This record gives sequence, C-alpha cells and structure tokens, in this order.
Amino acid sequence: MNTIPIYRDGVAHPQAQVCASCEVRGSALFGALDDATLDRIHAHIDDVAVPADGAIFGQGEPGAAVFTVRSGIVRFERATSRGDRRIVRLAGRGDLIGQEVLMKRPYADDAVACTEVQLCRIPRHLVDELGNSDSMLLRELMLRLQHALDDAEAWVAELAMGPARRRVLRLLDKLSEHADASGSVWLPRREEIGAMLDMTVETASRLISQLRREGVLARDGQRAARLDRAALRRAMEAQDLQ
Amino acid sequence: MNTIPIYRDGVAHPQAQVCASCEVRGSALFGALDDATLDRIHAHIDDVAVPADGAIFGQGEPGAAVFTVRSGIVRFERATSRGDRRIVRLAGRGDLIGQEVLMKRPYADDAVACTEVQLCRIPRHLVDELGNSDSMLLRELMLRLQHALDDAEAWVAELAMGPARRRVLRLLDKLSEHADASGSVWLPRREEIGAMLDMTVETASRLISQLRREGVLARDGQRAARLDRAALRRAMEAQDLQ
DNA sequence: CGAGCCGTTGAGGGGATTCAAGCTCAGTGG
DNA sequence: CCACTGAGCTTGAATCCCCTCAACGGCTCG
Repeated sequence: MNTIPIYRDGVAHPQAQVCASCEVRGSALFGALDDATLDRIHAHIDDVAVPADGAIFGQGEPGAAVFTVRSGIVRFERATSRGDRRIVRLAGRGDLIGQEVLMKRPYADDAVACTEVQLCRIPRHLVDELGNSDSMLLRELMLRLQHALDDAEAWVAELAMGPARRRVLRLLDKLSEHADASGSVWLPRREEIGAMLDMTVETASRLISQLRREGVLARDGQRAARLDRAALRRAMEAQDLQ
Repeated sequence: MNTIPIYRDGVAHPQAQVCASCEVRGSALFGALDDATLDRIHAHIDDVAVPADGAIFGQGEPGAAVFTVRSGIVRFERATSRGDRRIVRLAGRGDLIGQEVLMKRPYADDAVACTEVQLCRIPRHLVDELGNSDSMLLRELMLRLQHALDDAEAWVAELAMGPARRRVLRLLDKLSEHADASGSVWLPRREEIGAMLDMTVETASRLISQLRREGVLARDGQRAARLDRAALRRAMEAQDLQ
C-alpha cells in the first residue's frame, strides 16, 4: 500500500500529503466536502491495490466499507439461477462501488478486478457520521447511485440486445471510455466477453478475430488492444442501419 | 382525480383524509417522515391516474416531480442507438420513479403505463426542502435508488440472457410479483414482450402459446392471464438444469 | 518437455428470425 | 344485423446466426 491516497493534500496528516495531486479528487465522492472536514477524515481512509482477477468483495458479505475506484476496471458479477455467472456492470475511474453497505445491506454482487485496480477504502461509519451532519454528502451519494442505475439500464439497452457482432462493437466502444493514458484499451478474456454479452467463447473469439482483420482492433500486449475509433464508429453505424 | 391520496390521515387537510387507509403508506417514500411533517405536505401532493399506454414522463424532459406508484405497472423505455425502443425495467406498487429530477437531471427514460396506473405526484421542491432538514428522507431516497439498481442488474442477469423460453419464463415469474388481488397477472402484448426480452413478436407468441398448451398459463381476459405457479416453477427448473 | 490454459478455426445442428399467410376479435358504418 | 376493417395474435416454412463439439496452435510454468 505505498501508493497515493485520495481526496486532499494537507499538512495535518501524512496520508493527506499527496491527495491534492490525485486526479480523481473532485470527481470522487468526498469532492463535495469542505477542506476542514477532509482534513479530519484522512486518517481513516486506506488505499488498496487489487491485482487483476482479485476479489474486492463478495455478494452477501455484510461489509464495512465503500470504495472509490482510482484506476483500473471493476466488474460486478451475479450468480444466475442457472448456476453460471453473468457480468452485469463495469465500474471505472471515479466510480463509487459497494455503496449498498451504507444502507446496512450486504454487497449485492461480487466485485472483481478486471485489471489491476487502485481503490480508496472508506469505512462505513465514516460516511454515516458525516451523512448525519452534512446532507451534501448524501446528495453526492445519490448522484453516484443514479449514475450506476443509468449504467445498468444502458447495459440492458446496448450490450444485452441485438446480434453478437453488434454487442461486441458496443462493448469495445464502452471499453474505450476506460482507455489508459497511452490509448491502450483493456481487452477482456474471451470467457469474460461471453459472461458480459451472453455468448460462447467461440463466438467472442470469432468476432474479435474478424474485427482485427477489418482493422477495427489491433493487438497491444497480452490483454490489451489498440482501437481505431473511426473504424469502430463506421462498423457500428453499418451494423445499426441494417 | 377522485381517488385516494397517499401517505397519511389527518384533520388538517382534506386530501389527508384517507391516507391512513392507503396500503402503500409505510412502504412509500414519505413513510420515513414523522406525522407533523406529513401534515404539512399533503396540500402539495396530487394523485394522478394514467390510462394503459399513457406516457408518465419522457426521456430528456427537465421534469419537476417524482412519483410513487400506488397501483399498476410502469415500464421504462430507452431509444437504442439502432433506433428502436427497448424496455429496460419495470416498476410496480410502492416504487419511486423519476427520482433523477431530484438531482436536477432530466428524466433518464420514457416512463409509460403498462396497465392503468395510480400515482402520487410529489413536486421536486418539496423533497428538496425536506431533504435539507431531514436526512432520513435522503436515506430513504437512497434505499429506493439502490432498489432500482438491484432491479436493473437482476434484469441483466435474468431477463437478458439464455434461450428465449427461459427469458419468457423468468418474465412471467417477475410479472407474477405484480399480480392483483384476484391473482390475475398482467400479460404484455407480444410486441412488448419482444421489447423486454429482445425477441421477435413471432417468437414471443410461439412461446406463450406453447406455455398455454403446457398449462403454465391460462387466458384471463384480454390482457391478463392466470398462472400456475407450481407448473411455472417446474418449467423453470427443467429449463435451468439443461 | 509435457501439462494446462487460452485463443482460434472448422463442421454440423438447432434455435431464432424472416417472410408469409390466416386467424380472432373489437369497433365501425351501411 | 352483419359485412368490413384493421390491429394484434398465431402458425408454417425457409433461412441464417449462434451454439455445440472438436481439433489444433501458442504461451506460460512446473
């Protein structure tokens, strides 16, 4: 845990040292708080690193903390009634995850790191206490919840319908929002694509290969790709208008 | 608008007269408020009836009110990038809809009445004012948002995957939660089933007919059905274990 | 080097779509 | 009263997309 914590700089606490330089601050949950309050809470916030495929929390666990994603991509999985696992949503930089524990509920899904992930761990009691005095924080929480709901509905409308090729194109478009500084995009394993888009690994593989041949996609390391945004857009439009 | 208003009885305001007998009160948003506060707000709450297929609000509208569903079923529709419409979620008795306007956002989806719907219309400013003084209300709002998010994720995991027959069975199961007092279940038009489950009207029709022949489903009026819960359960299990 | 995982590609079958034709039923007007 | 109409539902036949089953290649690791 020798990485940079989040939220705010300050002389009061060593962990607050590098927060001013944190790029997520402002877009993150505690961006709504005033500076005095921020100084008080640094001591309680840990930053956590989770390796790719590592569990962040598990469905049903009581849980005592929420997290802000500082970097990387997190997926939410649910066991379906059929027994297999389906990925129902992704979260990335700046997103709040695990907020259901603030309502004294267990985590609703399994949260798993897709890439290596940097998180800020915020204890539940901290938000509870602040929430009693500061309704701005509650409003900020609601905004984040609404954002998650939007994401989930957009997932239904865009990633869970139409032919397999369309769904893969939409997924690539979504993943391109999470591209890193160099423009490299995380590319899920074929099995993960299957769990996101409800298709077999073979179909996922065929479509990714096909898109590579069409120049929409190029290899960029083991689990990353380089996207031609223009070609992607053209492919999506061609797909959608018939 | 001669139907029963919601939330609370009281001598102070005529519209408060029948609220104590309202069955949704307690499970509805303002159930969290104390009695004194409830008395103050009755004057601002209207109850609204919307006929089947009537619009409640439209995606993108600024909007000045949230609604609590007192009876009936509401669907949320989104225009997809392909140009057609997909139903992304359902809301029923006790659910809060349109809560995005509380965050000064336009409505995220079209909300359309599936059946005839009874709503309580709650002006935005009312929640804003109360929210400043009473953080319990904000917590209650968050609970409702979380519930909506759960629904949306469950939709992805249960209604948007697997073969068509499985999806139809899951939909019937979900609809049975909204059965009316007599045990009659609202049955969507085939086109609506298509928009919910991403299938053609022909496929929806074939499957509904097949389930009728199997005795899972029986006609009960024009747009309603009677379900054999046991047969439905058996069909779902048979479906899932192969 | 063999084992195992992941990705790729092929062949065949099955389920959903497409295209097409009737059917039921409520509403309309002669 | 009843033919006429149109919207929604049902059913059939042909096509196609995706799944299933199978084999193989590249890569990492013990």
